[in-house]
Amino acid sequence: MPEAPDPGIQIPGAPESAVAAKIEILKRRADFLACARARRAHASGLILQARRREEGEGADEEADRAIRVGFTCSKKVGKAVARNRAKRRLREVARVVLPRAGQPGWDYVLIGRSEVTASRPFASLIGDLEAALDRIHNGKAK
RNA sequence: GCGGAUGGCCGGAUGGCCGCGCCUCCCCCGGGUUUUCCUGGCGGGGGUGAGGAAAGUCCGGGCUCCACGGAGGCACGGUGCCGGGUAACGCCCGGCGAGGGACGAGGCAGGGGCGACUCUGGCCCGGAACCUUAGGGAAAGCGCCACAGAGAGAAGACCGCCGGGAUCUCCCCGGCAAGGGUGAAAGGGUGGGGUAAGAGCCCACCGCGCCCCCGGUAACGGGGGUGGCACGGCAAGCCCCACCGGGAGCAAGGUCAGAUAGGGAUGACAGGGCACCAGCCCUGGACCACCUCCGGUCCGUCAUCCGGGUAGACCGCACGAGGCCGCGGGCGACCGUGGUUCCAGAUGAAUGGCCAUCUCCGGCCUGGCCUUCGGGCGGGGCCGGGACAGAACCCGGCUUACAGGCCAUCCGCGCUU
Repeated sequence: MPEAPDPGIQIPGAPESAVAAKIEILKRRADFLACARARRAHASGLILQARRREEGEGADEEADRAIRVGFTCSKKVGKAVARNRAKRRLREVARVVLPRAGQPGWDYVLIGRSEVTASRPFASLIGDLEAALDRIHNGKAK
């Protein structure tokens, strides 16, 4: 039975959206600051900040449609090893969830939380991100 | 085999699906372009990808820019037995000295025995493997030596011991540094002679100072002579001596791109006097750590060119005191030589997510063998765990953190041939 994939974990690489939006990594400080001023949702394993970009902010139409994501783990998370580990898990979660649950034209920032992000079971972390996205887009996140 | 000490090494393994950074190759679509070529993007193949400490940023270098002028003085900081290694070091290696050491039947003391003798590790002395050591100078100087104690540094009579006196247990005068007591330390130690009692007062041995000889490159060690007990400890208190030391760091520094000048570079011209040209002379302030002497730079006006803040991109940026395997030299650190190899280059920062099997450790359950009944040995199942920790320009060290394991040498005990 090795060819049967675990149904609990979504295998990425085959996004369900008809036209896949490109996923880019945020690197500029200004983008992070803009995102921090926009919407925010808390979950047990992470904090999500999200912002819809202005029309024409990107270079062309394709760039406008892209989903962009950044990751933040401050010193509060721990020493270098702990921060790196938390950031990698956040990256993996974003890679699994965003292609099907993220919205084109939005910037997201995932923030690691002390202790929890590195140790929480991976499936729960996925649930956390999905719930947070749902609250940002459909609910009343502050 | 067990325990201990020291030194060195390793830092879970294999596989599956999906994913990441860098290098390289191929296909396709673009841009620059006459082409070679350069460059952007989708996809695919191959290669490669954290540590012994990558950590703390404590020393030493390479590299980069700045200051770069010379001489002397005064500071400031660091190092400190000797020899060697090294690019260098406060590091490493080998010695030396000092201290610690299981133990001992040399001396003392105490105990036992009629005695020959014997017991005790309390003091001195010697001392295995091994361990520790910021270890120059204390007869240049200043300072300090708490508490306790009579007295702590050119000594000192509290208890004592001895002599004499007396109103004779109790007091007074004098001598004594051997004994007790205090202390980290009491002005050499042990034994004998000596004495009223004592004392390097005298003698032997040990220690110490000085001189000579021998060994050693040296630190130092050994021997002989001699002196007379003087010269206590602290330099991690000041200090003295010898040696070393410019500052900042890859966000160094450089190239390119870019909307607005108060910045920089280059060139030309200062003011006054000698009547004029040429030439000569005179003039203030600031800086080059401080002081002295010599020396240098800048401060005004005009023209031309460049460009800061903003961490944008690229270079620096990975072939190096490099790794591995021999051979030769050396006790060793290490050196010489031959071959072989290319081994991370991120920059909101790449090596991850999930899973399986095995392995190691811990706990519980189960049943087997041996047993000196304390336990030991090898099975099976379940659960949990696998440390410390993430390159950021690069090397050499030090320090600190660390689950578990392996190897070598030495010491002690036990068993066996």
